[in-house]
Amino acid sequence: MRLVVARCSVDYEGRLSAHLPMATRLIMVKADGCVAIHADGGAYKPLNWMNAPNRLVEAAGEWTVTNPKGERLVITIEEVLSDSAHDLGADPGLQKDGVEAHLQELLAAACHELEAGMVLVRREHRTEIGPVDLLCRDAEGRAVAVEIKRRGEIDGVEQLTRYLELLNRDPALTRKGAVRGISAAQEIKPQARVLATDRGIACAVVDYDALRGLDDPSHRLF
Amino acid sequence: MRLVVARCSVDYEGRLSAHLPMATRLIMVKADGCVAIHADGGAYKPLNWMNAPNRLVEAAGEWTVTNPKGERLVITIEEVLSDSAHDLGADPGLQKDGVEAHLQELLAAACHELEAGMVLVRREHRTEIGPVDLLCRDAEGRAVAVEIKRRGEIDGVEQLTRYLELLNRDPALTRKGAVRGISAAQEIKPQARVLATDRGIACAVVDYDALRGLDDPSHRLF
DNA sequence: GTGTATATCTCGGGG
DNA sequence: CCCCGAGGTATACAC
Repeated sequence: MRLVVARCSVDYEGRLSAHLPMATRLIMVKADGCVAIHADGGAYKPLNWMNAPNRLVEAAGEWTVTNPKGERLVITIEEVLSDSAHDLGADPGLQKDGVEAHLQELLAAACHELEAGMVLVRREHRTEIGPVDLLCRDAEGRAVAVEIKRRGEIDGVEQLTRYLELLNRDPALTRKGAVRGISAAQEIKPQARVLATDRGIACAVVDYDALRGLDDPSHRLF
Repeated sequence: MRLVVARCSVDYEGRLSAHLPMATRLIMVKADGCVAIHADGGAYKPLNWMNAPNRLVEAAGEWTVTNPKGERLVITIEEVLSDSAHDLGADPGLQKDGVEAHLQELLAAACHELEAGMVLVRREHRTEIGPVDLLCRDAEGRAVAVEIKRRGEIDGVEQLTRYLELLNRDPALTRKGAVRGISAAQEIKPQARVLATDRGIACAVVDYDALRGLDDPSHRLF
C-alpha cells in the first residue's frame, strides 16, 4: 500500500463529472491498483476514487487513472508532503455474525416462533423474479411467504408484494387459500408497517439474540 | 490525519459482530475522530470502521473506540510498523455534475420535451409517502406525475406506482381523468420498462447533454 | 454478463 | 432527532 500526502486537485469523468479544488489530501493506492483520495473527515468514504481494474500513469505533477469502462480520474499534484509504501500482504478477511443470512438460518430452524404450527417448506424458494426467503405452511396448511430483513423498510414490503403476486398464480400453493405474507425483521419502520398492513401483509418483530439462544451455541462463528 | 501501519486484530460489536484475525493493516484516524482499518485491496471500503462521533482510548497494545450508540471497536496491536500524522486542513469539498438533482432541474425547465404541451405544476410535490419529482399537466389538462432517475430500474417504477395510487385518490387532480405516470431516465432497464408498461406507466429516455444544451451554459457548475 | 438483494451501506435533505 | 431517498452506491450470488 502506498500512502501519499499531497496538495492536489482532482477531476473525475465517468458516471458523472466531479471536481475537487486544490487542497491537501491523502492519496491511497492499494496493491490491487485501486486509488482513493481522502480528506481529513467524512467517515470512511473517499472524496474520489477509482476501483480496480484500472491503469495508473504517473507523469510530472499529474497522475491519470483510467479503467476499461472509459472512466478517468486525473490527480494534479502541486506538492508532495509525504510518500511511503508498506507491504501489508494478503488479508485473512472479516468474519461476520448477525447479518441477514444468519437471521434467515435461525428463523428457518424456528419458524414456529413466527406463528404456532408453522412449518418450513423451503428456504430461498426460487421464483422468476427472485428468491423468497422462507416458504412455509401454517397450521391450516396455507402457504406463507416470509421476507426477512435486519430492518424492515418499504423496499422489503414491495419485494414481498411482488413475490406474493407471483406465488398466488401457482395453483399448487393456493389450494388451501391465498398465499399469506409475513415481513419479519429485528426492527420495523413505521412507513413499512403502514404499507404492509395496507396490503394485508403481517409484520413480525424477531429477537435475534433470543433466536440465537434457541440455537446450539456451537454453531456460532466465534 | 494519523496513519498507523500495524500488525493487529480487530473486534467490532454493534450493529453486528465482526472479527478480524491478526494481520498487517493500515489504521486511519481522521481529524473528526473516525477510525478505519484498511487491507491492501478491496476497493475503498475498509474492513472495519467506526464513524464520528466516538471516543478513542489508547492503552498499551489495545485501542478501544466506543460511540454513543453503544457500538465498540477494539483494535489489538501486536506491532507498530509506522505511525505518522499530517495536518490536512478543511477540505473545500466535491463539486458534482450529472446527478439526479440536476437532471430534475433541467427537466423541470423543459418538461415540454417529455411531451408536447406539458406544463410544470410543481417540483417535489409532497405526498404522505414521499415527494413526487415533477407534477405536470398535459395538453388536455390531465395531471401527470413524473419520476426522474439517472437509471430507470424496477424500484423507480414501484415508487411511481405508489405515488399514482395516492394521487388518484385526490379529486382535485383527477377532475380531467386519472393521473398518468411517466418514468423518465437517461437509460431504462428492460425489466423496468416491462413493469412500467404493464402498469400503464409511460417511459421517457432523456438525453442529459441535449437538455443541458437547451439550458443556459452559465448555469453549469463548472 | 445481467439481474437481484444486501449493507455496520454513506450521505444529504426535510420535517 | 429520525425518516426518507439517492448513490460514480459497492458487493456477493444466482442464472
